[in-house]
Amino acid sequence: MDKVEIPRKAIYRLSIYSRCLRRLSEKGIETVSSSALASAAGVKPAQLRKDLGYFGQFGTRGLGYPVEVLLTAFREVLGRAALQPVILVGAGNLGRALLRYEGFLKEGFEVLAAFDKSPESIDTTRVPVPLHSDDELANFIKKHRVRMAILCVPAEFGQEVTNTLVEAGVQGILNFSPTILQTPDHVVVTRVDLAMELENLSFFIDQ
Amino acid sequence: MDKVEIPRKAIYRLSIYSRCLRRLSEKGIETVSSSALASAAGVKPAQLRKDLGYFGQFGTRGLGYPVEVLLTAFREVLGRAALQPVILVGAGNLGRALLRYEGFLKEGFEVLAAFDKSPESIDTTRVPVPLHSDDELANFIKKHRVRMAILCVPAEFGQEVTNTLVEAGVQGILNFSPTILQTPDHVVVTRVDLAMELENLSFFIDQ
DNA sequence: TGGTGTGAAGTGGTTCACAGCA
DNA sequence: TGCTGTGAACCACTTCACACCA
Repeated sequence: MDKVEIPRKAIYRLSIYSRCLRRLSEKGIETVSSSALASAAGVKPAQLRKDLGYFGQFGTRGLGYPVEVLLTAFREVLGRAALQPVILVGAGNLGRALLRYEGFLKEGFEVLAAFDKSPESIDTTRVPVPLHSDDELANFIKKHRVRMAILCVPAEFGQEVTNTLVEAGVQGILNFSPTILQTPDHVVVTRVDLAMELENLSFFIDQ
Repeated sequence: MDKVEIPRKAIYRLSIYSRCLRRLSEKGIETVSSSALASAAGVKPAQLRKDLGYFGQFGTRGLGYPVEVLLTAFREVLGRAALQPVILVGAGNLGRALLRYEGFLKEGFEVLAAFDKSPESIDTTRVPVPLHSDDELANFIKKHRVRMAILCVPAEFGQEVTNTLVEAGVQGILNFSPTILQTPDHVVVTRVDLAMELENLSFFIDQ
């Protein structure tokens, strides 16, 4: 019955809704209409309703959605997130920054460890996780059953490190290296290319 | 004649192609086929050809595309990027990291200055740009005709700061604050939400 | 022959519009 | 009455398939 494939983008938006709901919940708001939540999330009301429809029926006609019920349902869907151990590879400027970034923690993620080609030459002040050598990567992943990795190595090492990660069992990679990774189908890669985002933005600027 | 609207995604991919081409160029490769370039960029050959088609005819049938010609053409389209002055607002962990990140420079961007609510309390070691108070934001933007900004303030200040930016003339915002910004239509916002990317990835992990 | 350029067909996702229920 | 739930219409982008040309 349930075999309507859920669009990736809908799943992606779930995280946005989730965050908006948390804010509503903090304010003590108990019910929210599709139009209110949609505008907070920056989408159209119909889109929101359709997205929710993929996961069940949560609303009351004429009233709206109960905030807590939605939150619980979303946690069910995205909930495994918090449980996933994550590692970070490449402790350069960007890598170290991400390690220090409280944003991950705030959303319930814990970075277990970081890896670098030459860990001894790295300034680890205020880096709150152990830093190992790349050599230990495969063993660590297998031992701790790591399935997700944040990749911040220079572009030229991206593919090589990725092969190691995938080989050892990683299934999801958040790739900050400015390169396109070749991976098997069962591995999901999300690319975040900061310079490219800027370059792209500039296209839309007048004059 | 030329009034076929170019899809946003096509423009976005231009940056990817551009980077792949630069790498080919460095290797001294002079011509490339659509299938070779496409696979390097992680897209289908037909997609690449269609994308190029939006901007002109660059290829030779039976041969492929001249690398340098494509590069020049792309620079024409995306070229203004390098000339755009950029500022960064919010010098927390993430903000400072981005300031130190060489990736922007490498792609030709120069961050003019950074701003923070309380600049005096911030560790500016190895931050290579002047750090000002938020109070000076509007004046600075107007004076230097800044059109692009990188936003790294905490979520709760995102909208407030954005209003200031837009009011002062900013037209493109790269938003790292985990919040949805309301902006007029002429302002383009690209959101990069690191925790959300992780959360989303975890959805696709087995077991 | 080999690879581009492109109309036409296909696909996935968004938006509409309205039936249905508190 | 007000707002959800959802099939149907729509739209944007992707992929196909083949004419065309060095």
